[in-house]
Amino acid sequence: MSPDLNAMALFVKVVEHKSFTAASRRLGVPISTVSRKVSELEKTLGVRLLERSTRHLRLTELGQAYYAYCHRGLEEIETGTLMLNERQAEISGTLRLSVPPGLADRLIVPLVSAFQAAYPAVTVRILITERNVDFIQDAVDLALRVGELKDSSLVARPLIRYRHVLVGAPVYLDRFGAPGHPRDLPGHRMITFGGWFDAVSLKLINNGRMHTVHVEGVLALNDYTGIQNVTEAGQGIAEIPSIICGEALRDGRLVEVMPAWRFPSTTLSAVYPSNRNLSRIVRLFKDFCIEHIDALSPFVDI
Amino acid sequence: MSPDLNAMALFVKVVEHKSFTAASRRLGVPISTVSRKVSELEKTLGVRLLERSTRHLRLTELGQAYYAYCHRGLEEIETGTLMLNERQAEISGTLRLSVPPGLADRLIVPLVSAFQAAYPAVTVRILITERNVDFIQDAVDLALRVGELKDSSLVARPLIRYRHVLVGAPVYLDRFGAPGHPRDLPGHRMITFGGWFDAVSLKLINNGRMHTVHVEGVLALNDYTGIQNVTEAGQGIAEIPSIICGEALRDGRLVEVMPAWRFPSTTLSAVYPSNRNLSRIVRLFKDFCIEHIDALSPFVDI
DNA sequence: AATAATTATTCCATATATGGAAATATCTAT
DNA sequence: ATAGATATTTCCATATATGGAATAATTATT
Repeated sequence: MSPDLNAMALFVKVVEHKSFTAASRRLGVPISTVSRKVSELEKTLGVRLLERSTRHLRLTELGQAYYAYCHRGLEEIETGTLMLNERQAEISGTLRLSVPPGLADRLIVPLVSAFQAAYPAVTVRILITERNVDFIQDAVDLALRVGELKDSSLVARPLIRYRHVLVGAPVYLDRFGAPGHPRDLPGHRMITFGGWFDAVSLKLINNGRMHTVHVEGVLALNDYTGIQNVTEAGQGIAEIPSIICGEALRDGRLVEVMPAWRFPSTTLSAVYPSNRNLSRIVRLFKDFCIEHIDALSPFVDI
Repeated sequence: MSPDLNAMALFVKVVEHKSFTAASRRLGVPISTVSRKVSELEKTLGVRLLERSTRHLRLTELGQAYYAYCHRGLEEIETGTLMLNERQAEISGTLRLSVPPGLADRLIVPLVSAFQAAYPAVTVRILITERNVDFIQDAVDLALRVGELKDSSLVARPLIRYRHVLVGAPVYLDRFGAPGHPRDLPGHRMITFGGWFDAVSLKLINNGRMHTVHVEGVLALNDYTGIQNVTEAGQGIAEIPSIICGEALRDGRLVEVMPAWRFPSTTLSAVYPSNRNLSRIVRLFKDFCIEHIDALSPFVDI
């Protein structure tokens, strides 16, 4: 079986520090671990690498030769790790994103913040629009879109699936009672995202059965943060994406209404014209989203 | 914290095999382990190295660069490991040892056998002598000696500490009874190692008190294996090194006599003229003894 | 020569990693 | 369009590794 590379690295450090104790201190690894790991390495290799008394250390002949190879190997690997860190720091340019309204604050901004923490030399422009942008005309690198992609000339990489939640503040529900069926909703004070002129359709599913209800909001705005603030204040019931209201739900500032009736899940995707000719920054951001979006949106609640 | 080098090696193998499953099969590592380790590596580095669906794998830009460094580093380390194996195979020449009588069969021969298994091209000459050899005159590379080194111009590297045990066969002890005090021993049939003309002195210790008893063997020979065979046959009581009789004790063929009275421990050392100018083979054998003598003599019983 | 300090090894209660199985997702064949 | 095959991810009962403390040994100091 191949030797434990971590043990080999410890061996190299012990040699370089001329002492188990010094290597242990320097690396922040317990001395018992260093001792055991190096002993196990020798056993695995079938060779004594170090001759040691409690106060002295000497490389054996084979140990010296093995150390030389391993030292060079580790230098290469450590250079690669350093390169990763430096590459992340050196990447610069501008990233132009189009994002739908409502998600910027709680999702996109944290994501972009984290991305810029990793790549400080990148500037980002975010266009919050409900339109499906024209990538060339609008000079957009990458769009974040909710729902299915209808334009087959574009590429969509799904990032996260989530659902919306019907929520209300405890104070509101105490006063007005909680609805038991979607048809009760029009009798409540609704706070909605859209609905500039018309009523808003809510499609709720329970045990495979869907019920669509039209509600007219007493307040409508296309900003989920604003909607959440108002809902927490007890002004009504609202439909809010779980990734935005999850923390309020956890903390009890909001309560899920009619939990048996659920909105269908939806997908947020990164959309771009083609995988070919994608600039480095765009590709990096896309990869970054894939890697980090779960951590940055812990309230998916599918 | 620094990345897990074993995880990095798995990443390199996944890239080279273009598949988690292929790398898992090739390395004999469970696929769940490979998957987790590579994911953890990415998390530790803060970088996505691979973009993957269940059927396709693609290195990210940073992943490609990192892979190149790691691949070179691993090649270096693997060359070092191979070098160790080859070095062990390529070493040739003759090793001349001087060993005291009594230990050759059960200890030195297994040790030398194991050494020659590791270094097949080395020939070994063993001089069994009770004399303190002259390294130059007798052309001895290394001597194995029991007890303290009296010649300060030589170097002694202790290999193992052990003690002698007073033993008898159950059939003998049933018939003649077990002695309860060292002074009882002259009344028993003793089988001794030395004592060509004179009685043999046995120095036994109990609770820090030493008692010296002189016994005349009914049989004397300077071969512990022979002594053990005769003792097992029920012909008497003998003093035998633990590293020789330990297996017989474990198996019940011999029983320790007066276990509260113990011989002082002694040391077997590798003795050689100087650390400087020690040939490679001698140094290798010495290192080999240090590494392996414990495993080859499990009945130290200090 | 005796004692104190320091270093490495070993033990075992506890923490963490593992790997088989289940779940999930994608691609291929029909 | 659907079913089957294949690949990766995730879960959790179990196996193994860890690290603090004790032990052993060597070297330095008094």
